[in-house]
Amino acid sequence: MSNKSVTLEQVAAHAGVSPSTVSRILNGTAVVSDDKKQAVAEAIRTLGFVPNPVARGLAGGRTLSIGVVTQAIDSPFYGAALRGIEEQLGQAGYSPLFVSGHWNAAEEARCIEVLRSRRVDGIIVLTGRLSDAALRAVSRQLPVVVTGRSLKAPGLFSLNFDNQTGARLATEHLLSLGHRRIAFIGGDPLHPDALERERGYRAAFAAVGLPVDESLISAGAYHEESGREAVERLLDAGRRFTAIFSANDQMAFGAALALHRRGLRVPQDVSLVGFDDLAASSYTIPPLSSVHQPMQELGRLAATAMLDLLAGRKPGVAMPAPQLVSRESTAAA
Amino acid sequence: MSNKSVTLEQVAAHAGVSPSTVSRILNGTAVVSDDKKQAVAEAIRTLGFVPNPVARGLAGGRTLSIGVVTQAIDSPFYGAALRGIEEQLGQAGYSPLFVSGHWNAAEEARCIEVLRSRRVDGIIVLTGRLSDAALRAVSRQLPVVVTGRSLKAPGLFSLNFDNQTGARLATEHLLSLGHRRIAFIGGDPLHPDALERERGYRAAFAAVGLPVDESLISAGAYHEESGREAVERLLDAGRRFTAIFSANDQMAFGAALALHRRGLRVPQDVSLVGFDDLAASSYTIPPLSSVHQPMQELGRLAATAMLDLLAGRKPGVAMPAPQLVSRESTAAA
DNA sequence: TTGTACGCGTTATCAC
DNA sequence: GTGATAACGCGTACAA
Repeated sequence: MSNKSVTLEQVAAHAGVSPSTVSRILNGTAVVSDDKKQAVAEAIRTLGFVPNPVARGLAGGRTLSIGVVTQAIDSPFYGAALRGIEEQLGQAGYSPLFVSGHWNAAEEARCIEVLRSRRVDGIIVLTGRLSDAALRAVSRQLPVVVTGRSLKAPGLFSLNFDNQTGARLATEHLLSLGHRRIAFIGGDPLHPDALERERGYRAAFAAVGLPVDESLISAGAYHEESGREAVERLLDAGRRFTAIFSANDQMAFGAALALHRRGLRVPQDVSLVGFDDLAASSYTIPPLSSVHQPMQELGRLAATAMLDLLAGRKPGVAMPAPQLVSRESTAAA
Repeated sequence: MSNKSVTLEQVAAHAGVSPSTVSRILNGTAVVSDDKKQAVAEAIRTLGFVPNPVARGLAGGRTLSIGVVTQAIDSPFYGAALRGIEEQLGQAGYSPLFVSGHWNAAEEARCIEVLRSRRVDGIIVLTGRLSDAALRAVSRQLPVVVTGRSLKAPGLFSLNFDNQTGARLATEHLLSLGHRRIAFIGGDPLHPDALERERGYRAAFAAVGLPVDESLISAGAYHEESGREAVERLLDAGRRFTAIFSANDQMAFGAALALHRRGLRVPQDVSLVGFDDLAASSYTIPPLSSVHQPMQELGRLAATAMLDLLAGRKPGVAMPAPQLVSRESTAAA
């Protein structure tokens, strides 16, 4: 643990070459003779040289850091994605810089300003409320990878999950168990994916030629409390249903609690399916059936795409298809 | 959204002063005449100048960023603390740089190297496995705030939660409900707090003159699966108990699932108390009684302490006392 | 293939 | 009070 850090210049002196040569070797900017390469490599080793990213940022305009706009740093949903990003970027020597937009377009815009002022090399946006236009504008100056949308633009790559198919899978699962009166707890309508999930729910009914009972659709806001309220509203209105498909797991947790409070058992009285397959969902009582959304993988893919963008390559990653994980919260009608 | 960023030099030109004066005004480094102050302020406004943290870092040795060593970026436990840190630092113009040590001393050491190479102004360590000596060494070069320990050193501030009292509260709660055969699921013994929580459990028994039944103590590792296994081990060994105190909520979730699988109801057959009071604990079935650990507050306090340290002030923050949150997982024996 | 010289945007150290 | 000037550590034209 040396106190004063070794500089590239010292390495150059030690190796008997010029600083630029060291720089070139470090960045692979040009072909360098093998013997000098050796000498520099050794100098780096013996001196314990570590490049200074700050200086690098000033000089080369690259900071080896990637801004990541998430919605809340403690979100159980995005958390896994952050982990995937961190993992993948770390391997390439990049550091993520996490900022939280709190589902607020203005705040997200501020976040992006902060990231730009910190000279990040690129920005990964996890869903968010920013307009597509705003995102495109950013992508004109920095590589951008965005999840939860399908956008096309130069310097911008988007990675979207097939929410509709996922929701359809969940609903079909319930249908195939013999359920017909299936309530739907919707997500925050400001999220495009919430709408897609509702479409999937409807599509499943349409596919078997059954009508959707609109009175069984209850709006939520993607958090636990809203799931609880949605179920209470349904119950208070005297709606009858044998199953619930919740647009995300967090609302499903709230829904389960509401059912429990009213003396309804899962899955004996009501089957329950969520969406996202959070880590916690394996340990609820009963363990929750859910549409698996591979968030950590998503994070890795987003990071990989960013690395591709940075290297001038065309990202070739794609999202895995939705999959239903059947646990113990669903049973035959 | 200007493309090319305005520099301090341009501001100086616009205001008709020297760059140094602008810098002085920005940093309050020296007294500047009011008229120049006005002129510079206006130039900054009209030009939309934003200081470049990267250049600042190179020149002044300050990057306005604070390294935060957490254990996993998606940990439901540390997540809230990260949020508190982000909040508090943001208000002061600092950005947190999160890195994950994954409960591994070597990895944490690497994290700290990364943070130092990125020239963070200070480091906040959330618990972790680093030795006290290593932490002290770091604090000789950078301000350090560490949680989950009680260390004293110049340039180092520690913020510890009273785990023993918390655990004692939980156990006393069970005792006061008439429970006598109270199983204890321990935490990862590599965490000092795990030991403290066990001591609290024992202290509660000692206080009422009751012996602890060692066969009711089952080791866990702080994650859900280990809680499940711990309970299964107890049950398989034929141990009888009417309550469980789990050293954290995550293990309590696992424990609840194990009980459920064996047909044991919470709280009718077995009362259950956790520790940490995770956000999710309000929505388990039944909602979990737990010792509230104010993680977000902890994060805010740690950040505040860091800002104090940075400003040369002696941090004056202190942790709130433990509090038991009684929900529906506990009932009279 | 390699070295020289300069610039990146800001702060610190001097003089004035 | 204020303004030159020199760093900070590295990347990169440009020259050789």
